[in-house]
Amino acid sequence: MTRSKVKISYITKDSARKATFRKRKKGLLKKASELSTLCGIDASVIIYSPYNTQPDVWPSPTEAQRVLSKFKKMPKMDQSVEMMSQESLLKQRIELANKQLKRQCRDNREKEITQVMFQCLGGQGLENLNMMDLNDLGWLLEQNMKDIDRRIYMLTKASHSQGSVAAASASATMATPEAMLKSGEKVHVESPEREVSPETEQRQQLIKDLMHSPENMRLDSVFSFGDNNPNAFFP
Amino acid sequence: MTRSKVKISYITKDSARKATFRKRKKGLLKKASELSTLCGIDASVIIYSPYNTQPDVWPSPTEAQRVLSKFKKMPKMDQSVEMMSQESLLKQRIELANKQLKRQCRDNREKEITQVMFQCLGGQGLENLNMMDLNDLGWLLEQNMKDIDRRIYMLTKASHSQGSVAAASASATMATPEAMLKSGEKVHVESPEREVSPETEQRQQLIKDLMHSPENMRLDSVFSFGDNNPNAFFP
DNA sequence: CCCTCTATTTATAAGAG
DNA sequence: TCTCTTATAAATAGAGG
Repeated sequence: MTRSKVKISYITKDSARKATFRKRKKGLLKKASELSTLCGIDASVIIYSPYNTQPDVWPSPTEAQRVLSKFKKMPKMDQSVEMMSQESLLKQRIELANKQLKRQCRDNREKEITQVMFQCLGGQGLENLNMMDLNDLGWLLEQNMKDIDRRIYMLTKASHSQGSVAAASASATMATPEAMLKSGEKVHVESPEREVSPETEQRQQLIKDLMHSPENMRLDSVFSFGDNNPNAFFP
Repeated sequence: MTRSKVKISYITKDSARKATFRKRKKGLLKKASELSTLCGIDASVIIYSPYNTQPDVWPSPTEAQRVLSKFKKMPKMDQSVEMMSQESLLKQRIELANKQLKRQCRDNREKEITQVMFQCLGGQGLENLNMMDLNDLGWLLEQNMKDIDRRIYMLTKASHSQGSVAAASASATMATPEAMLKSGEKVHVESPEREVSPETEQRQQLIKDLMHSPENMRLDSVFSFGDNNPNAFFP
């Protein structure tokens, strides 16, 4: 999780596993204690490990026993209670996973369209793109535009002696495919269920027109985007 | 822990407590699951809360039962086992607390001496300082010097067209009392049990000499510090 | 209340000694 | 191997919808 992102899977190397175990056990117990304190609740953590014959028990074996007897009593009424609990827990997990999936799809779509954008910047025409791609691409460009405007604003605000043109080119410099794909900067593409703004409709008409243009139509001529924005990527 | 550092104590406000509970519970279970996966160990977490009639049980009630029965069997041999465990846990905590105290003392000492240093820079003489303070002060100055040298080195390495003098003054600019006290930069003062280097002994002699100098002796003349370092704070 | 969005703090993996 | 340090990832408080 630091120095390098690490995959959560069994650590093969003995020493490393033990080191990680000690660190994370400490972290876990701390978290448990904080949760218990902050929210005034009963909690207990038991950890078995090959490094100790005794399990690690928090906050104390006595307390753990107390909590445990409480636990033992309750689901005893019927195993069905337990099943319910299991089921709802599973449902919860599925829900969470679905949410993560959705977000991942969104991110993927953003990356996809970003790649398309850079292909276009490389000279590829728009002919092979379908309506949805064009639409999303337009949205992405809009977002980038807004981002650049924001940065220009900040830069001009920060130093009046610097021209905004210089600022603009500085921003544009960052927009390499790698930077766009790797940087953590959010561009907020809400791909699937995005609302259709007036500008979007206008753009869709524009796109339709373009798709009937001669084949050598190039992106350059599209970039000023129908409005008179003087901050086009490539003047 | 974020936006503002928060004290670990019971959250009075109901909604905030619940929100925190949900967030942290999620985090805790994630940590537990990661630990279990990474190190291939049995672990179980049970959390009682007023927000659910059922306790939160991880990884599943069945699994928890399994782990628990394992736990129940073991300390039953004698309560003394439990007592031991309690005692050793307590010892561990005390040890940790002592360590933290030591570090805190060290940090405090560093801040203290840093303040003294800036008082001196403000024109206060060295007359009121005892041997230990002078010694630590010398050490601090040495560290700062090294730090500045390091930065000059890095800066001159980074851009050959820039003069090292400019770089030096840039470093010196940072050395306001606030910056020194608040910045996270480590200066590594090992106050109490520091080893005595030859330079230190030399300085101690120097200090002794200074303490017998006329009262209007000022810090300025001490700053080049016995060696011929051309990078004195105030030339 | 519950989500989402960041600024910030905390946890921790990898190095260094 | 253990500890301490440091750079980076992860958790999360507080603010907004």
